[in-house]
Amino acid sequence: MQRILTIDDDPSVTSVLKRGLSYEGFVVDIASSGQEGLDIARERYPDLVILDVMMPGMDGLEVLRRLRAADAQLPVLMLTARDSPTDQVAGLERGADDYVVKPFTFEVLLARVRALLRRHEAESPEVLRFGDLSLDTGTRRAQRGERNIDLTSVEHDLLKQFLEHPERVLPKEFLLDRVWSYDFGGSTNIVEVYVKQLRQKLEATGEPRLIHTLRGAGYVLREE
Amino acid sequence: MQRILTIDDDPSVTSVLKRGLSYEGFVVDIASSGQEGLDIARERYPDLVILDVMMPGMDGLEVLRRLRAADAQLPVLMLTARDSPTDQVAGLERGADDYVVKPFTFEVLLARVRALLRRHEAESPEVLRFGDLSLDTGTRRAQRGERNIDLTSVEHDLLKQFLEHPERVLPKEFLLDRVWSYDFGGSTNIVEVYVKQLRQKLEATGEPRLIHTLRGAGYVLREE
DNA sequence: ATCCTGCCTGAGCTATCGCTGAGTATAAAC
DNA sequence: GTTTATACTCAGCGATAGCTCAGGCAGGAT
Repeated sequence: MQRILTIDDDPSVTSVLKRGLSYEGFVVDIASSGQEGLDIARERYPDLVILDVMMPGMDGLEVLRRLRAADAQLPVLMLTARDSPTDQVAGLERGADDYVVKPFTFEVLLARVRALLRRHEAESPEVLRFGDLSLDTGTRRAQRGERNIDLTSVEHDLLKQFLEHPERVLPKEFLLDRVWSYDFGGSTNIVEVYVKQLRQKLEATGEPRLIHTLRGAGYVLREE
Repeated sequence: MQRILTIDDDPSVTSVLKRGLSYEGFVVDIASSGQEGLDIARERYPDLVILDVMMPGMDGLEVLRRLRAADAQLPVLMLTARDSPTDQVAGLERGADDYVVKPFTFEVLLARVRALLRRHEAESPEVLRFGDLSLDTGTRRAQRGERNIDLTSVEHDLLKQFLEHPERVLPKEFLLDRVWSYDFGGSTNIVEVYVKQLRQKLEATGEPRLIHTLRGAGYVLREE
């Protein structure tokens, strides 16, 4: 389940995107200004951003710059109302991965979105690392030092979240949202249960703890 | 819980704001003149100020200037009765972050307030510093020199107050108000207890004291 | 059909945190 | 130097966040 953030001040655009992309199985967040977009991006970690160039207040190119400052890998698809090549070039040069000229058909946009995500998928590393811990997302096998660790799929997904956000506080709700689905009914106890299991596997031969509890806040992946 | 100070000589405006914003969960202070506004701001450190341009006595622009002199970061939302662009421009140029033209609907005002606070939030740094002390507000971990210090959430909130107001005298009532809620029943002893704990953690390996007692006045964060 | 593995739930347990209250120390005032 | 107000300290208690365990259920393998 992949997350897309759309940033556009025009509600007629965002509502279409929201409906269409949701129908295609994406989780869609809406921001109606550049600032709001940055805020949402910071706490939701979308897999892809659709960004309008022309907006009142902070303009698209500035938003793009800041998004990239936070995460250089994040795929960004620019929407440009003017088909003036200068703009498109400016956007692409500043780091947009692709652009679509308004007005566009949803089909075209969807194709670009899929292409970008595929490309990003292909480019993103199979193996995540932190300290002496590594996780091969292809084979779902983790390694602590030289020791191999088999993970179940939930364990894998959970550990992947930690490795994708090292040194960051991940609230239980965040993990629940990511690893289980966003409408998961149960309590956060399940997170605790799986964190315990993960710790057990990661520390089976007495290695130091990597997943730490921050009471009242969540968990963090960090050394010592 | 965020604090808003509204400065306006018109009671019909302030009463609406007070009621509406309180309902939205903000703590609202009211000042009916520029001078009173400055006084309250100095001792309450609001998170945002709503400021009328047209007031008898000290006018809004002057108040703005003085507010900014004390805290250049403080978000200020101007209320202007005339929609004359000159005024708005003058206000914004002198440092107001946004303005709303009277008459306004509460909805619009609320949206602006939220936007400003979010923006300010996003801009405020994750890591606060003072001397050899730093505090990561994300992970709630402090550092004294190279030494890491884990803090509980109350300890963190308390230390954050000191780091946000360095070299300033913070009365116990102020800290009580900020760290515990404004309607906290107990005595100020709790502040003493937590100051002690903080000192213990911050000076565990013999570092010089940073939080000093000013008998009868409060505590200060300062070196020496 | 049965066994096994993995996912999830619920209940009880534990440790930590936040707070209180009483007693002690210290500084200021007289 | 004594008194008084203010601040500090410490032990302990209650609440609760987080941990742990046992068990039920479902789906796939044997």
